[in-house]
Amino acid sequence: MTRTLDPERDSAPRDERDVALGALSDSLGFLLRLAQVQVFDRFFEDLGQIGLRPGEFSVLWVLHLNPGVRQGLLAQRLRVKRAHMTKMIRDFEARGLVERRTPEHDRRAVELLLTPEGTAFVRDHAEAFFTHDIRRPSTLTEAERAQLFTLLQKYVGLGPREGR
Amino acid sequence: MTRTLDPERDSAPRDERDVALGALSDSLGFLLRLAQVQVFDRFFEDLGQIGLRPGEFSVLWVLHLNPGVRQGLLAQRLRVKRAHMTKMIRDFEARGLVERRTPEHDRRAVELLLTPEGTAFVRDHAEAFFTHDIRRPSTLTEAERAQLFTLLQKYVGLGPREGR
DNA sequence: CGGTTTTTGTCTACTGGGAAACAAGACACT
DNA sequence: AGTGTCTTGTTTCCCAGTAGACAAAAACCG
Repeated sequence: MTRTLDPERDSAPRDERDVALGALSDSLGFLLRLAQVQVFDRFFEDLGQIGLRPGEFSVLWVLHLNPGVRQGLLAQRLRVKRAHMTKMIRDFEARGLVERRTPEHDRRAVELLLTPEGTAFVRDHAEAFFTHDIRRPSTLTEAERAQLFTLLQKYVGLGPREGR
Repeated sequence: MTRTLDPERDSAPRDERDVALGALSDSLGFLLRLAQVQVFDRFFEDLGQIGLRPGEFSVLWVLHLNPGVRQGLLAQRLRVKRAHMTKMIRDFEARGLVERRTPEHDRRAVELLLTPEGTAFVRDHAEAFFTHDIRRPSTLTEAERAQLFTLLQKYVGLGPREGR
């Protein structure tokens, strides 16, 4: 596992694929970033016309599955900061997609519910959201794709039936 | 491959892992985001004390491997916008790590070189940068880790010897 | 009860990064 | 030569997301 500092080249590269990456090709963070940029680009190619952002739809989706969830809990699960969740939720509220409710037993908290409009929005776009990347021709075979999913889920601790 | 709209639950979740994600667990974009957040957190836990950001070091590293590369080409390869690359490079220049040079044959372009300080910086931090996540105890076995790398590389088009 | 600590959401200020417009140079084509 | 078109880096403006301080409410604890 010797990781050499490759010696510098002499001629400056002229084409993108001539730019050597060296050990960066084996950096998990770098690979994840490239993959995410690619997914992002494809997402907007396919679904850009709808006013639909991946993060926003994810929130609505989880809200649909967990009516009455507290705002902070949602942020925690989706790995966004509470401050940012506040912005998103207030925006949703202004657009009439989400209702905020303060429970009596804890008047600090805010419980969230989809409005009928929010529910309709999720219903109308869920199919496109969840299948757009599957319908895409990929460099991966179906088996490889499934394998990638399994590995990522395990890496982030979303195993088949394990909470944490 | 029926993807059902799971019916709503009745009781609001009280704990993070009670928040159902449904089909989101099978969304590539979502998984990549979770993974990247995790890598990011670990990175700063390990290397935060050094003034070292993943993106910035990547630039210096690639510069080390490709002296004289044009600025735009670098941006293209690392999938960042040219505008952003401009900011980073000017910052590096101000910190004395990178030298900008305008070639005579094309006076629009900017060719980049590491200064001796920049070279030293890369030399001093490369080891830590490239091995920090490997030394981390992971939920993945070594074989799974290797498999994940291979799949990600193939997905983003960084195959063993294929340019594009 | 009263005082301290913790939780929950919000606010303000800041940063990383993108979009779009721009200037200067190179190129192409008469 | 001239005149458009393309490329390269830069500038300006904007937005998503974060950090940190904050207020209100709850929980804890004497």
